[in-house]
Amino acid sequence: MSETSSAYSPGETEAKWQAIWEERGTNRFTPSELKTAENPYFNLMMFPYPSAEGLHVGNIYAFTGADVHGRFQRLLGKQVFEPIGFDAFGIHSENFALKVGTHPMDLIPSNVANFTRQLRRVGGMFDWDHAVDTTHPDYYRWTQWIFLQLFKAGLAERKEAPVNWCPSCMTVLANEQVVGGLCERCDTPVEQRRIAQWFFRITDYAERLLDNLETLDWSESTRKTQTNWIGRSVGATLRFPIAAPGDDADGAASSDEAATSHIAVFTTRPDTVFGATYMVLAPEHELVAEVTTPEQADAVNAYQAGAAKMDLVARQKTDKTKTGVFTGGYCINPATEERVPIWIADYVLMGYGTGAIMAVPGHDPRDFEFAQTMELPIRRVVAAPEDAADTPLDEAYLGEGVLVNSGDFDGLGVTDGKAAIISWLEEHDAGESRVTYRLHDWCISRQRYWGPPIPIVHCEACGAVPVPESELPVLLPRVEDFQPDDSGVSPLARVEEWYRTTCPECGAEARRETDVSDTFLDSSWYFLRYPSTDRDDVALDPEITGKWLPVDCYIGGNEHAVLHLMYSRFVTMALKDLGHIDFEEPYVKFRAHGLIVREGAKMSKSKGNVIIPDGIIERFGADTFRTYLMFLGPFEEGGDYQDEGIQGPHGFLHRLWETTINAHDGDADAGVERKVHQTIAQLTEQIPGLQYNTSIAAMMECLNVIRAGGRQAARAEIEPLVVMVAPFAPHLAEELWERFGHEGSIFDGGNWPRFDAEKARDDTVELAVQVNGKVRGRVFGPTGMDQAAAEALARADENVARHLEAATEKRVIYVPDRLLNFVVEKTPDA
RNA sequence: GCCGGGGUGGCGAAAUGGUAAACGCAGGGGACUUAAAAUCCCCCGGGAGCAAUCCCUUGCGGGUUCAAGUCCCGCCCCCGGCACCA
Repeated sequence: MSETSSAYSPGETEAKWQAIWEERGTNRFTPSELKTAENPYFNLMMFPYPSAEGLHVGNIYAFTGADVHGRFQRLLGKQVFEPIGFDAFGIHSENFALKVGTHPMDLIPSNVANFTRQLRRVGGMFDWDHAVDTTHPDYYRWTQWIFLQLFKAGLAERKEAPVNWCPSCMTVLANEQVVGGLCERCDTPVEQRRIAQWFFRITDYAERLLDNLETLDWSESTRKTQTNWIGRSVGATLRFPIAAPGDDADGAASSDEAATSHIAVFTTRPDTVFGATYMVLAPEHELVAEVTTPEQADAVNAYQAGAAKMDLVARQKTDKTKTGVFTGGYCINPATEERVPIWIADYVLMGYGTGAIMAVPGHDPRDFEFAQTMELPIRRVVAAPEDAADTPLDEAYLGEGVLVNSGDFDGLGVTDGKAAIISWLEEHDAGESRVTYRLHDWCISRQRYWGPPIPIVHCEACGAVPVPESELPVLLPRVEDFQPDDSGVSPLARVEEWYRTTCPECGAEARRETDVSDTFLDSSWYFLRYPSTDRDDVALDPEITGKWLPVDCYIGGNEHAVLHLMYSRFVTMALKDLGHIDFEEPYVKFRAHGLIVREGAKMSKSKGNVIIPDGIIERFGADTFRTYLMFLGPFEEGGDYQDEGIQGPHGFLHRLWETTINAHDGDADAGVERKVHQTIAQLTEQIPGLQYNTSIAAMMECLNVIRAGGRQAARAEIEPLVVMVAPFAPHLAEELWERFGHEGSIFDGGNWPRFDAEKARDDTVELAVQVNGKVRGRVFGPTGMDQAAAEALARADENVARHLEAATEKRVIYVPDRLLNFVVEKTPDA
């Protein structure tokens, strides 16, 4: 077939095709091609953080799975844009740079170069002309621009707020970066500090972020994770007037003047308000001082000090005994008009709802436990059918029932009671229905060096003034001492010549914002930038953005199910509202890949069982490595990397090569062709569903049929298989395609084989014959037999006949082309 | 505690309610070879049997069905996420 070498040499073939792709620009789009593409498909994968260690198997697994998807779409005839980039700002890089004593501005370019080399070697279909590096001023100029757009829209605000402070990293962390009270990066207990920070008002979008989830083609688990994170709770806000000192239980009439201040609480159970026998404020609550009586002041202060000192891990332990102190103050339950005592306790969190609760010990387990400990009254206000209004409670009752001890509302069910009590509260101006979210605003300030400076100038007269867009980027200066300190401000605050500036509005002396922004801001919009990297005058080319976005398919790790995916959805929505883009959801389809373990154990540097991809690629080639990674388990579930397992795909690709090289030009065998078309059908359906492992198994099976008994393949039999293997083994497929005599890349021109149902149809089927559900024989017959014909064949089977003897037939179940089941009753031996 | 995802040969795994274990790894046997490698062929869940064949087997216990790995009910275990969220 060809006069060139006939032995398969992956190294040579792969080097050859990587060079050709590069030279011909096979995978790159020119600006005009981006504008004119007729069938655009944006295939996105999560861009890597370019570590010094280089690509790890997890990266390659994710990228290969996404690349297979992109190459398949391209074989279907689509123009597939598959960009890649580097997420290189952030604490991760900075800490590493500090550790090895190299400046990140020197470190990152060499890491990026190494990643680039490895990514090319793996054979991804990347458009290198549109790569991004978040640390490059050409990129972060526009990250700063995004900040300014949100600022102008009122979605960025600076406020002093309690923030999570990591004393080890010496920076503020977003709530999402605190895991179980520990810094997710270094596992140090996180402290609470009050610092002025920049926040994005993501909570304004909570409802939309939640509602849109239903419209997305995302996996169920990712949507659930986001739903839980947003944490929508429906309930009511209630106001409990603070009782003036000396008010007594029936002093409601005189409470008018005292009612100037009140405690607001949020509850999901307004129906239980008659059971609210005490109040609890979070220790940090601003009203604590107001309600505390002089006699209780010492105890309250001591408790507050203790709570402030306690780290979040200790505080959030749910199994510790509840603690708290009485403030000496009272407020009025608006439903019962009773005076109820006000306590402070650390089981009430400042960060949720209003930081205060009405305690209903009868119907909330935490309040019940607290009431028992403190000997506070417990009152039943919901009764199950078997309970009376005065049946004592030995634990909080959470179930359905009717309201009792609730005045005019007695007898209502829980659901009706909620509605009725909310109306009553609204009429009396004591509360209203309310929805609360667990989601917090996104704190984007970082008191570190390695990030984009937040483009704001602080002026004494004008306040926080945005840097004019024409002056972007605000360049991150190269400073040699970027060690963070405990001052609560960025190392940039030590660089006077940098932060001293003039106010863009009044020209007075002013000071630059010295915090940098969160890395998650860099990655919240990178996919928007990819197709517009040819433009240096705008962030987004409107025409190209309109054509290519939103992203058709996004593949990445589920560890980003909340942070990155939530933030990028928010930024996209905000940009839409500002008129910059015309869609509000960035990713039409998202799929999370699974995790790779090795020989049943998690890979880790400390265990020394990390797979080094370079060595494997050198030995087996990228095509074999890719195919094996996709074969070893379901892509969305991950799998176990067994070192010897690569032999399977290795042998498969070698046999495919040999079979193709030695194919003849004669007619295809009908039986073999049938198998080929059945394989086409299966792959055409399974590859878009990311069922790569079974797709590869099907191709192996098909090749086994083609080669059965050592027969020589016809070119017409093997050629479709060469195309189908192309997404997995692109270099091998290109080479064989060329040797078939085709011009150009196999990936151009929509070469995916067409399925022919006629050729795929079996004319003979094997039918399982059961007697009472147990297989007693197998018979062969023509496809589509009627039941009579099938029964005749079955009864002729010796073993089947034997089982039907001495039995009374009750009925026969026939599933055409699959099985025949005789249901019989054994005749008793007589 | 709540929400996801799992539990099938020695191992990775496959199976629209319809022949459990496809495909592959490892293992065993054989062919070729001076030998090895490579390649090719055969066997490969457990038990009984010379064999035909029969019995058992998808974490455990029930149920629905002619038929259950698959559906329903009740449990156990593993992995991931959330968790004093009022």
